[in-house]
Amino acid sequence: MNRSDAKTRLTTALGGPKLLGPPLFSVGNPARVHQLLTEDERARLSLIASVARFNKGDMLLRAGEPADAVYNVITGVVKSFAVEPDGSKTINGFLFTGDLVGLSDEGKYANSVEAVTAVTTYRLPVSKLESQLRKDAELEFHVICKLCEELRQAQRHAFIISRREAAVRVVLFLHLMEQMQADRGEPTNEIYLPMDRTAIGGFADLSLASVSRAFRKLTLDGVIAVRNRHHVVVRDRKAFDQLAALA
Amino acid sequence: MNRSDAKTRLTTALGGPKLLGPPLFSVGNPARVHQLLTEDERARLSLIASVARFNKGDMLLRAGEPADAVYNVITGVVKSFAVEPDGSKTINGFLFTGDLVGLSDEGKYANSVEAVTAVTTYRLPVSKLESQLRKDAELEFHVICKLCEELRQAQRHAFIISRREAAVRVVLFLHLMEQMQADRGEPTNEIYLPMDRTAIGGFADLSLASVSRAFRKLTLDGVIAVRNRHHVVVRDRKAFDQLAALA
DNA sequence: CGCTGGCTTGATTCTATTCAATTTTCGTGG
DNA sequence: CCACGAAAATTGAATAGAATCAAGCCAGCG
Repeated sequence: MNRSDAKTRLTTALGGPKLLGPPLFSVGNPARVHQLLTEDERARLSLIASVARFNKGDMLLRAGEPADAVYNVITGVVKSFAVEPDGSKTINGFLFTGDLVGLSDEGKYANSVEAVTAVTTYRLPVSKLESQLRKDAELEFHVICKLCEELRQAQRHAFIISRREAAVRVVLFLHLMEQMQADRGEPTNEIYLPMDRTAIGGFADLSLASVSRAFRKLTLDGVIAVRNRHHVVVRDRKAFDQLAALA
Repeated sequence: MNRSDAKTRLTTALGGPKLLGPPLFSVGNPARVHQLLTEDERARLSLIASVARFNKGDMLLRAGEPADAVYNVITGVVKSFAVEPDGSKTINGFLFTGDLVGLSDEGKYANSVEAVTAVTTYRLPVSKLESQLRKDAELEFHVICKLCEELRQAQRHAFIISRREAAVRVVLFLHLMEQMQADRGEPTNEIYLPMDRTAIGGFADLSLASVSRAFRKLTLDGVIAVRNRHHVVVRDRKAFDQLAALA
């Protein structure tokens, strides 16, 4: 349950840390996202990284605790959230393969992070990471690319929760999940939703009831089909895009 | 009106670009924000920077255009926004002295930026900045600090617009403005609001009418006093903090 | 087979939006 | 310095949509 239980060190090489994201300056590449790090950089980061595993529901880290490590997700999904004074959770985002977890604010974690599924990560101690970064401008540049990407994600999140209708927010959420899935190179005939409805509500800023109603409405309108709680298919792409105001 | 009209090159030294923000790793400093760049770094950046001035209402840059320069605000205030398909503007944030403007996404600006007041900036061509960054790990590290700060701001924004009551959103907005003012070292007996009510609504995701009603309610409740459209005083700090759920 | 947690559904309430009519403010030119 | 016109802000009435509360349902699991 706690960090030291969940973490196991592996000596096998998995290729090293990965950062997936769009490059900052290049334009018009075929694929939207790339591996931002070179083989060499990944190898160097491997030297300071250990592999940490977490079970579904485990906390990777808690907001306010000393930020002694950042995590690079290898497999699985985590959610980043803040616990409000009133006890409710605001979910900032879901993080997948190639994402970076554990940004700090004055030495303390800014958000709490919990495993949505079983998760494997690279654990990078900040002290070692910092010294690595300070002497490697190229590596840092790639980290900057990743941060810009996260910043855009945060703005996108703000955009989603600023829509008024629940169904629209859910469509935008589904669209985001679908796109991230495509970016990871996974098939997109079906949208995979590892998180539960409550977590979707936490992200889209909707009550559980509203999330449920939105799914029902979208299903009744023939926009989507829910195969089961974790798998959704877009049935009417035109209506879907229309709702998301993407077309 | 366009960029080349508004921009004027100055040979006088103003100290060079500044990045204000909290450091990433150090803890428990007296002041929350610092100048992140060393004198030396600022001097080096000055070599590739020109000074650009803009009048109130001028566009510094537009979303989707090729991102050929980033701007570092010296004086004045700008707002960063995205124009939605339906024509409405979502304001991502207001940027002040020491902030960085013009983050790009695959070589294009991610947001549009407009001057809220008269503004002076350092203009940093991305080509020169990129090569500068690639060979200066220390400088880059400081840029990373700034980006983390912006990321947290974006999350804070999402938090603000996720509140249900308009009055609470406005209080959170005022609190944010007050804190940024304090961070810049300005007096905080009064909160200065350079932007108009519509822009506040664009940021807090409220209609103009709701912003107006929220100000009226807060005034009637004795929480704040509005000296004029651009100056607000917190009259009842306890109630203010209570509304913001900060206490 | 029954339990538990996640989800669905309905009725009511609450709050922002919208639309529209005024009023205030501010910049400009006389 | 004042007057005017335009832009910004205020205010009201009606509407729409989500939250809340509460009850029931379903699936997975011992």
